[in-house]
Amino acid sequence: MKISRIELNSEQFFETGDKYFLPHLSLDCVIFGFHDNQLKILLLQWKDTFEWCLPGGFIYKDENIDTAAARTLNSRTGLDQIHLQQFHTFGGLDRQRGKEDTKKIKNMKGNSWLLERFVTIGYWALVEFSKVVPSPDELSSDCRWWNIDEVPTLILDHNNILLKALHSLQQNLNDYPIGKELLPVKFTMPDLQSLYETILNKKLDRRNFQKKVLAMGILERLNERKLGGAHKAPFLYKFNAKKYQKAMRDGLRFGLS
Amino acid sequence: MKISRIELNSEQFFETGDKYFLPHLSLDCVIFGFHDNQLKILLLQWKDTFEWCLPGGFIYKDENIDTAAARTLNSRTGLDQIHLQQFHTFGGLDRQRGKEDTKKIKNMKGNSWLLERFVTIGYWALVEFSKVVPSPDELSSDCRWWNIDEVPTLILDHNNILLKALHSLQQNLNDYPIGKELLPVKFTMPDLQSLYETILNKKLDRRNFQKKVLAMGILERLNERKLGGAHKAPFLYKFNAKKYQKAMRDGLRFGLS
DNA sequence: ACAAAAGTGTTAACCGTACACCCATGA
DNA sequence: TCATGGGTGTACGGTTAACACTTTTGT
Repeated sequence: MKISRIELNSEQFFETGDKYFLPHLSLDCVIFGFHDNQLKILLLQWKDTFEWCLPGGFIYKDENIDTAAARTLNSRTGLDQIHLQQFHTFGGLDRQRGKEDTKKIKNMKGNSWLLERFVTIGYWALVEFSKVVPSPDELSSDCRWWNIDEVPTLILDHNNILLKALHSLQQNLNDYPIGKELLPVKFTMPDLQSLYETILNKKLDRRNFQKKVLAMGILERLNERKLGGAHKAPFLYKFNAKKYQKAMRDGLRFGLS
Repeated sequence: MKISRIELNSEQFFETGDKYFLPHLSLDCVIFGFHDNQLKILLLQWKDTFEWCLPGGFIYKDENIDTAAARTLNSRTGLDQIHLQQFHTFGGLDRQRGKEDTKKIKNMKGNSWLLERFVTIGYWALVEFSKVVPSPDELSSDCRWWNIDEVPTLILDHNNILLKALHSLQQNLNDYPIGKELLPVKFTMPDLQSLYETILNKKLDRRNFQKKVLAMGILERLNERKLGGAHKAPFLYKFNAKKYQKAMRDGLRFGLS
């Protein structure tokens, strides 16, 4: 779902963005990926201040907020058709950039709409690490993955937003399956377990995990093993798309946490 | 926590409200009460169109969104210090009143900021029915309780907001205790069970319910029985405030649903 | 051969559910 | 005295959690 919209350069954006976007309202995406047995999130770095922040966006005046979130996610990752989950809206009075930022940020004047107080809608998304092409936006110099436990201090309340997103993801794990979005098509049982362990931040019993996850009936074991690693070659699995979607709709109790 | 704010009459509000409030952004409260073994919510009726809607409010430019929700709740119910739970933010393109409403609504001109598209933040609250003094706002002719299953067609997407709130409340029931907010200080076990049954919309086993709820360790049985009713007089209980708060913080698994 | 990882099955504890009997009260 | 609702305890079954042995593979 691509929607063609006006492209503004940074100066136009700072000065007249509020002609196109809802003022005082933004959205921020916590984009989770999984690689090397590590949970990672995508962060942006501001061009002039070098501060790190969550990839965020604004909402066109005639745009659904979920569509705006999808558009934002798409611009940062190149990905489409990703499940986005709205989890909380943040509206503290501290959600306002200091006027002194003007001095640091090129092209931004002291009366920019961006310096007003903002309420932001938080979304999280699960994406397949290897498919992402991190792309900075007009205002950013860098866009890259960070390990979840090495995230630096972020602007405003973005560290808090991240915490809430992680918590929401952990809650979600109790009621809905996870993995199809974060893992490659073919994966091993230890891969999946490692994913759960990383998100929940706790060790799980290998045998009980396998029993439970197989009982959900959303996995198919392939007649293939993952070769190349040391030690015994584990089977490869893939998700049964239909059953996975049904579980996403109807929920299931995974019983960990 | 009372905050004194400017009071506007309806004409001033329609014309210049956006001087004080964040434009395009509102909040709506689903206020749950419990009475006569029925789950109820508080609804408002518009003065001129006689449409029913959720009690909503706007956010002052220098006001925290949670504070704004508390203020709104307070103006409709007279209550203070109520637990409010933000559950979802609604931002569809249909969230805009038709211009034809101008003709129906006194003092509203076609260029009012209120006719713009709004994103609204949904909150629910649990209140003690008997303590509420329903109070219409400046724009409403009526404010009263409705049984949850007799709610009429509401404006915009308010019926949908209500549905989501109810669902969120039901989910909440699995992880957090409930009752202190909705029941009088002293209540009987059948009272509490009836509350749970009503919210979950299902019958529960009397004996198992009692076992489970006592096992949570947040109740204290009093040396009193509720007299006056027919049949055997049931014991009165009250919540242990400390343990209740701890459970509200840390969560617990109630295991119904 | 050895270490390290992966496949598989059994057992015990716990929790949820179903269910029955006795007691108090007003009609 | 009877109908109705309330107080309490037990027994069964399923789920979860703890746990051990064998197999495979690279070094």
